[in-house]
Amino acid sequence: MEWNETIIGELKALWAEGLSTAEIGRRLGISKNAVVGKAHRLDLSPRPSPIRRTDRPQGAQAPAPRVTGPTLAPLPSGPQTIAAPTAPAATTVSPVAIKPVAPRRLAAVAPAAVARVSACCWPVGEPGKPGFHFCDGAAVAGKPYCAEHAQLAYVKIRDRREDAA
DNA sequence: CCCTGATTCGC
DNA sequence: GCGAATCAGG
Repeated sequence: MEWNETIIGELKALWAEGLSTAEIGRRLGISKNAVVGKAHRLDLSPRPSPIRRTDRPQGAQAPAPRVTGPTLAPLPSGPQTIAAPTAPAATTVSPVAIKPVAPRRLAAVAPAAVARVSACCWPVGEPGKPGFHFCDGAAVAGKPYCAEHAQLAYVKIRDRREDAA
């Protein structure tokens, strides 16, 4: 697996969009283990794990009893709360992130652009092709897009169906 | 059984 | 560094 900057950017983008590891793996054509492993290595967001490792049958070393500090960091309303890969409630809004051509951020642009959560990450152009860039406008609070692109990204289901069909 | 993410460990 | 195998919970 070639983890060049582009694909790492894709991984980060999809990861940030709240997709499951398996889903990311499917989209990138790799296994979910690869996704998880790389994400872990990249120190990506420790997403809410469905499990809680109680015991270590393998190593069997009891790790230092972590002093359960109130390290609970409730993520602010980020993209991951709205970009569910599965079908959202019909009456609410739905990000087009579930569409085949999902707006996504690619780290190929610049680290700064990715780091700045407040910048609109609406893709302009074809990823990988010259001239491709992100809107980079001021993003709406809690959303990865600027007001203009947020309108495109978050459309009502009933409005979208004609468009999508 | 399907899904999920985390960790381990041979490579 | 990589990721399959494995663990573990829903």
